[in-house]
Amino acid sequence: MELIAKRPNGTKDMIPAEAHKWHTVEHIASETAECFGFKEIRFPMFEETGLFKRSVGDTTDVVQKEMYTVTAKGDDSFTLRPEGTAGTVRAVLQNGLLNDALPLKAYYIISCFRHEKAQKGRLREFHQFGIEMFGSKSYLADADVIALAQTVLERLGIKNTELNINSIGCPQCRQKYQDALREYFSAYKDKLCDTCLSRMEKNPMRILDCKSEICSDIAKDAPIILDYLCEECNEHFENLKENLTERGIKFTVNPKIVRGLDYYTKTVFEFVSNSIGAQGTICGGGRYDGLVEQLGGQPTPALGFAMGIERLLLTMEAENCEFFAPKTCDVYIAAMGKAAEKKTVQLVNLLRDEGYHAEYDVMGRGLKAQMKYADKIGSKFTIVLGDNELEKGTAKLKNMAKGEETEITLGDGFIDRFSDMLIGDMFDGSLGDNLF
RNA sequence: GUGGAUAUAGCGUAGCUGGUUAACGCGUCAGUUUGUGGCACUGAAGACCAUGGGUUCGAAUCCCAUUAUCCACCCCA
Repeated sequence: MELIAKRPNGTKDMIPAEAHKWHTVEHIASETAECFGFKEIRFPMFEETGLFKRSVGDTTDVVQKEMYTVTAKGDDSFTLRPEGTAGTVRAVLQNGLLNDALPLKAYYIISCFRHEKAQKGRLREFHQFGIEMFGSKSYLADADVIALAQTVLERLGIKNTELNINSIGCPQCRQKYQDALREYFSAYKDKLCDTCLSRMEKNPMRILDCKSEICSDIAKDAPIILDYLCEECNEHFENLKENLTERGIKFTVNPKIVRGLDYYTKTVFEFVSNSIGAQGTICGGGRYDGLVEQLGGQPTPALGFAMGIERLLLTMEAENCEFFAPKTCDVYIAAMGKAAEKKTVQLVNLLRDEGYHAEYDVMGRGLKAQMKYADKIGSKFTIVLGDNELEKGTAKLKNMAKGEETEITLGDGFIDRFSDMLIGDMFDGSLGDNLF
């Protein structure tokens, strides 16, 4: 087939047959967030470019080479959001939300945009479920946020994951640590890869994350951030680990995880799936105690995480997790003849007004074909309407699963009689679980 | 951005040592007598064999380029 336009590189279409999968993730994620006291926030898909530069960080890959930046007619430069935290913080500040009772807890389901080379689990337009919490500096907040992420994954049925945590300290301890790293790595200047060499000055911590064999070999014996934490950061991390253990949340301390966004402080963590290949990070997050102040607010500790919805779906499919059953038709009205047509529309309207999922033939098909279609769409009941029935003022109501047919009187009180019959059938145990 | 692989009807595949109307399964549609689905049988529609060039008497089959997808690097959700 020759199309005049193709889907842009790195984007996906969500087709109706798969809608229930997205609904499963979105519903479970938002319901779980609500359980933990989070409320939904929505904010623009694009922001002033400077917002991302200042929050995500000028030196990060995301800002340097992955942003979709557009200039409108005026002078302002706007950027399609590459992540959700910056926009959330901006919206929180602009609406003065931190003046209300703290902690402030918000969640979102959004699309994000990054100009990367597409591959499995890495898209140019992707979707995130994320949460942010403002106001608490306690390790309890960290633990609660991690527990929320864990609960969402559990409720989705995802099993094959590992939780990695680390602390990258506050700006003070990080400064000391980075100096130590530079000193250590400078001894290997001639062996490190080019990217790592350029990382030396700007962000030596990223060298720890390098996948090249040589670099990671050298990094094995590099100083560890945890040895450089100040008293406060160390205590925070110790308390967090203890609390997670008390909650029964299994984790691995991985001194090498360094989130690639500049705003993180102290706790960072990620859930990695072993089921979907190289792009296995299905949830990443941490604390960003300095960001609110950096964007012009009062100093306010904060933290959050984001999950990649496409990656969650990949994982669920790989692990054969259960999705919500797709909604199916409650009753299909199969009609024959012009006279029945009017009555059919009347009945369908009645049924739909009552909230039933009711359908009828708009294809001009014969009775047999209509029945076939009714079966195809999984209709629980069919109503057959023809001249015979119209004369008598009745219709045939057929339970598709059982194949049984009964007569139902049309006219006043039809809906009540119809509902009664459904309930009767439900007690017979013949109906599925998503009747209403 | 860098490597490697792949690209045939809506989907999944066969055909690929070049040669008549490109095959199969699923799906779609229609029939298998009177007004009733699931099973079975029969038939039909649907592909300029990713796109653009080239080699050749002749290419889905060989060559080149482009694009997309997949895998890895990188990065991250």
